[in-house]
Amino acid sequence: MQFGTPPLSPAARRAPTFHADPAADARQLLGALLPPRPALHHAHARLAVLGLATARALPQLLAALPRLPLAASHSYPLSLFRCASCASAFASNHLLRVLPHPLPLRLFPRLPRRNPHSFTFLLASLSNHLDADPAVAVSIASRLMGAHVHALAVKAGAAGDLYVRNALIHFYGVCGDVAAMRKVFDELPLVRDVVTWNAVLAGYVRAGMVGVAREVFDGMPMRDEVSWSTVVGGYVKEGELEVALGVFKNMVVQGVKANEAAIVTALSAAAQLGLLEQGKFVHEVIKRAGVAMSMNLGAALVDMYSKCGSVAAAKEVFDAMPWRDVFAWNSMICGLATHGLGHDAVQLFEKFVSEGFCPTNITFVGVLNACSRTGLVDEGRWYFKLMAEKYGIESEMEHYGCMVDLLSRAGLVQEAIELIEGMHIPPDPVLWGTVLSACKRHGLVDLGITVGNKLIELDPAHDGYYVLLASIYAKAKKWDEVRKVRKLMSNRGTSKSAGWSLMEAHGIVHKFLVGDMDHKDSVQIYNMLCMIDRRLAEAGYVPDVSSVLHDIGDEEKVHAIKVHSERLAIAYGFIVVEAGSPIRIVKNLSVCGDCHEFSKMVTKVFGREIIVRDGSRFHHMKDGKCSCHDYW
DNA sequence: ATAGGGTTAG
Repeated sequence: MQFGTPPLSPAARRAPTFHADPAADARQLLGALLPPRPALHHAHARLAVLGLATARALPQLLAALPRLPLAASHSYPLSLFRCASCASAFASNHLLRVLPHPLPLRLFPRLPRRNPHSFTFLLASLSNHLDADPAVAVSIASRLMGAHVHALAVKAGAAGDLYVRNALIHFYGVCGDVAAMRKVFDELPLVRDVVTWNAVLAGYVRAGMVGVAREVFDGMPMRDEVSWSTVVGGYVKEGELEVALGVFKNMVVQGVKANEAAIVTALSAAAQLGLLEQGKFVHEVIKRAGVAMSMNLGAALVDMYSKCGSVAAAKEVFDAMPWRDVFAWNSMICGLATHGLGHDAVQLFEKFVSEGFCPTNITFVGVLNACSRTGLVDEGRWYFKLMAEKYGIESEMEHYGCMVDLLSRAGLVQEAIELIEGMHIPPDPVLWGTVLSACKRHGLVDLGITVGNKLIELDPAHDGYYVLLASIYAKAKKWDEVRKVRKLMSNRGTSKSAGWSLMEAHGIVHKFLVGDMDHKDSVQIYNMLCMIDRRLAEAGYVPDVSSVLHDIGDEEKVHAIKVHSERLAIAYGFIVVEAGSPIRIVKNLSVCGDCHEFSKMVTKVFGREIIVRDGSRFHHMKDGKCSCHDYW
């Protein structure tokens, strides 16, 4: 595997110090960028080719500035700003783009030399600024500024320039102002090229109007690979993952060379769906089309394989990457954690830190998840502290979620409650839900009743809380209360989101609902399920119906549980997945307790492997055991 | 000599 994008050398990773003399700066910067490795990053290569002829290199240097680690360079742009009065049009245009806001707008009217290019640089700067910072104040100010720049361009007679128009369309798209964007687009129908069309496409996608984007795409007089990848990205953004993959396949079939963006996006779609065959197809496209492997692609592949249940393939890709960025490390660490390989995840985190990388909030989601899933209580507490104290990362809801889970699971329910009550943001009810299920597990009846009633008040539509509370009452043999909770639940008319299970077979995705009879092979599936049930009963399996709360008899409960979507998928797996291969299932909800037992038993009795991805983790089941250690 | 569109981790 070839990876074509090496990172900066260690020398360049340290922020350079800058002098007032741009010539000296250029030499120093180029020195820092010169190759530890034969291949250089694109921008750096351009710099190196231009050599040390500073006068010529300066604009390129400026162009490369935003991509370089210039933490210590606050005064540098200002010193450039002061020299701008004598800058050439060429250099000052670059200045417009690289200076931090609000310098470009202050600089623009004072520049002695401007040309139509200047407007595009200025607009690009505004768009970047707006894109990078979603704050309302920034947004309003930038929009006003953009409209002002638009007016200036009209006055200067530059508004008909193709590049200026494209930059304007992009700008209004970033603002989310599709009406203004459309107006610029419609004004001069003859001054358009593929970039114009792509900018409009992207504007609609950004505004969440993927349907309109699709109409534009279908009617475009010209398309290139960016048009395709924008549409694929649009569908992924809207959660229409199957459609996104369909468009991607169409692109490949039509012979359009898939670019990195399209592939990364398609991999993300496959990852979110959890469909390994789809993901492998995208990987094949990479290999067949000879797309150069990059850090982005590597990271996306690692993520895809982890989320599609093949942590081994993820590791293989990760290990083959000669250079990795934070994305790649985070994907791998989080992947190990969701697969229950907590020790490996923590070990990898330590390696990551020892190689000089700086963890992000996502890294800690992975690490804390790893600790919680593996029961590493002390380590979890320690990393939680480390995150804030050493790295200055503020805890987000996900971090609290991991910690509450970690503590509750270990029986430290009181500590979990203290953590929730001390939070600096309003806690998500889900955190209390974690505490509630811990109360059930650890038999804390009184606390469970308090928390359960509070939760039902907070979120009356969530049926899981009623189920938990009722089972806590049941555990305490308070049958009157159990009945009351049931009644409350049916009166409130809680809506449980419908559970489904997906199964892939030879490129076709099969979706099952509870008691589903719609599948074309339904008869065979139910026959298979009967056979499995018989064999499991012989092996001593007894259904546990405690998770069924409907007011029905036990016999009916057993029946209800027997046709859970997951079991239908397993039965179908017996029919279509060749022996020796694991049966892979993707679920939207958590596995119910009895299905979990049932599935484990299947792996033991029939000697098959089952891999289930539920809402938040993987269950690797083999020989009657599960990687989650029966806690989820 | 300069310019414009698309990109992923919880």
